[in-house]
Formats: sequence, structure tokens, C-alpha cells
Amino acid sequence: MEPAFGEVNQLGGVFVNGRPLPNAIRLRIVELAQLGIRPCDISRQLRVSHGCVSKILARYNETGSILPGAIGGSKPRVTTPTVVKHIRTYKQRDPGIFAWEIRDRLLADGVCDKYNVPSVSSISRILRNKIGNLSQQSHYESYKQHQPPPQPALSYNHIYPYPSPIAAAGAKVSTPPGVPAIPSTMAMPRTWPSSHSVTDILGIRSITDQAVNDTSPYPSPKVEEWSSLGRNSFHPPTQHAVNGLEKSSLEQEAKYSQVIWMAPNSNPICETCLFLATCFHGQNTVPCPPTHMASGHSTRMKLIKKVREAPNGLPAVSSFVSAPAMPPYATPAQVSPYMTYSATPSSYMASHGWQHAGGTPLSPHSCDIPASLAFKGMQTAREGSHSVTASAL
DNA sequence: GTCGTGACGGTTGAA
DNA sequence: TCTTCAACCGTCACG
Repeated sequence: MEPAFGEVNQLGGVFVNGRPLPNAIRLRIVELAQLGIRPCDISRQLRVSHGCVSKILARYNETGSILPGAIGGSKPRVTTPTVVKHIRTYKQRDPGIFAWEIRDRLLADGVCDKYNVPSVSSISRILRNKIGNLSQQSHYESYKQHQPPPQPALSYNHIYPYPSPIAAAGAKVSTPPGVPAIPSTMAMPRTWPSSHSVTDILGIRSITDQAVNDTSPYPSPKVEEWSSLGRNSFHPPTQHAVNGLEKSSLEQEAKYSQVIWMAPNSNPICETCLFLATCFHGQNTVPCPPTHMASGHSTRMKLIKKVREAPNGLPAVSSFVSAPAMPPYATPAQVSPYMTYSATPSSYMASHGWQHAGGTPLSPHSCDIPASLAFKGMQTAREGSHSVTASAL
């Protein structure tokens, strides 16, 4: 079994097979693309395969979101009791009705939509297995009397929150050609955890923001709550729609984050840094870095329950952090392979004009995204430059 | 050299 | 609790 710490791709980047890239990297890919940097350059710089860059950009263009899709789970059943009931009704009214006619009627009557209407073969199977013997009707009715009323048929999107074309179009940020745009993921007001502003994705809060309510940091999602999150908690896209993805996806992300950024050995970690994948310093005696202390983070050291361990006893990490092997505030020479993902946007973020949704500039977190081996060799070229341009990269 | 695409091996979570 | 299945992931190779 491959260690949970990941593998190294041909570009020298580290990834965990089967797991999505961290949001910070996904976001950075989109950022760089919108700055006009070619995908091949993004691929090399972030050490992410060009196929992945292409896929993430394509998804972003399609959905307006940088987030990966929902992983795992099963397709919702389309043959709900309601659907079966309607099929039965159609069959009773017209015993000679064809399956495809039933399918059309399910659509026409609004019983199903195009996402959850059963296939013709499914309808045929229902007719054969459940309705074929109408002598079972009395049994069915008897059974039905002892059952709760059938739930309305769930739309496919209810479970699978893929944004509808309309939602995607609405979420999409239209940008004049050549004009760097702030992705809609970055433009959303901060209403964590239902926001995907860049500050939320990266777990950054402005100093001003924290000063207002320093004693009440982020709404602190408990791991117990996160653990209960899943596809069952998906909501219709009309609710909490954020950037083409609704709350449920964010919840899933929260759960995913829980897996990535837990503290090893139940050590306290900075609650804020918990959401900063590249700023992991889960050691008991290590305070928050000065920049965090200045932001009041040191007041929010918190014990996070370890929730998941690899069979070898090491914490299961995703593609970002090698916490046990990484001392806090690793110097470039000490950066673990996982820090390969870490871009070096400190100067970039501080200078390129991003504004917090509330108008507050992002607070520069020197440890948010530390120096990266991915940019090794480029550092010299970037010295003295505070903007990301193709030439600087 | 760049980019889109499909195969592949992997993870995840609902059933 | 375990297994199955179908969704997703990123990498890689090919054209």
C-alpha cells in the first residue's frame, strides 16, 4: 500500500493518488490562468500535470468553481416509491403502454426530471418485477397502508450537486478578454463556511476582521459535525448556492479539510492555521508565528481530535502536508516534498490588489504559503518583483 | 511545444 | 462490520 504521504509525479510535484489537489493549488492554477499564464507554464511551476491543470481550468470555466466534485457515494435511486406508484398508475390506466411512453409521461407530469427519470430498461424492469403481476395489487395496497407516505422524488441534483447550466452560468464570472478577473470563488462575501472567497479557501482572515471579534474566531466546526457530513447532507443548489456549488459541497470540503489538516497526536494547532494547509505547525510548544500572533491567532490554539490514522500509525494526510516530518516554519531547505505544492504568493497576494470581500486587504501571512521548492530556481528571478507575470515566472 | 483526451490505479462514501 | 459499486481524483501517454 502506498504511503498516505503521496507520490511524486514527473514534474517533481507531490500528489496523493485518488485525492484532489488542495484548494490552494486549485485556486492558484485559476489565478495564474487568469493572469494570462499558459497552462503549460502553470503546470511546470506548480508541478502539477498539465492534464490536471487542463481539467481544473475546464471545470472552472464550466462551473465557475475551483472545487473538486463530490467523491464517493452511490447514485440515488430513481425508482422511488412515488415513481413506482406513478408507473403503476399509468400501467393500470393503459395496460398496453410502452415503457418509453411511461418515461415520457413521468417527465411530462413532472414526476421526474431529466436527471432522475428512470431509463426505459428500468421502467421495464419495474413493470416486470413490481407491477407485472397485478394480482399483487391488493398486497401492495395493504403494504402501502403501513408505510409512510412516499417522499417526493428526489432530483438528481438534490443528491449530486452538480450545478445546473443555469446555475453555472449565473455563477460564472464574465470577464472581458485579456482582463484578469477575480474568480467568482474569490469574489464571494465571507460567510464561512458557505463562502469560497479566497480568504476562506486559504483560511485567511484580515486583521480588521479579527479585531472586531477576536474572542469568537471562525465558527468552529467540530470534527464530530464534520464527520457526519456527506452526500446525505447535500441540498438543492438553490440553497446556499455559492459559485455554482452549493453548501453541501462546502460541507464536503470541510470534511475533507478535516482529514487533511488534523493535528498529529492530538497536539494543539492554530485554529486558523487549521485551514491553512501549508501552515501546519502542530507541536505543543510552538506558538503561532509572529504574523499569526499579530493577528491574534495565538489566542486560538485549540485541541483538535485526531480522527484518522494510516495503518502505520501515521496520520493520514492528503496531498499537502507532511506534518509529522515537518518542523514548524520550515526553512526552504527543510520543506517537505509536500510543500512542493506551496506557491510563493506572499508578495503576490500582498501586492496584486486582492481585497477582502468586505474591502479589507488580505493580511499578509508570511507562513500561509511558505517558500516552495516548486519555485526553486525561480526565486532568484522573482527577487525584487512583487507581481506575478509570465516573465517573472 | 502545447493541449485535449482516455486509460489507469487509486480513494471515497452510500447502499 | 464488511463488501460492492459507482462516483471522483491526478498522472501519464498518446495524438
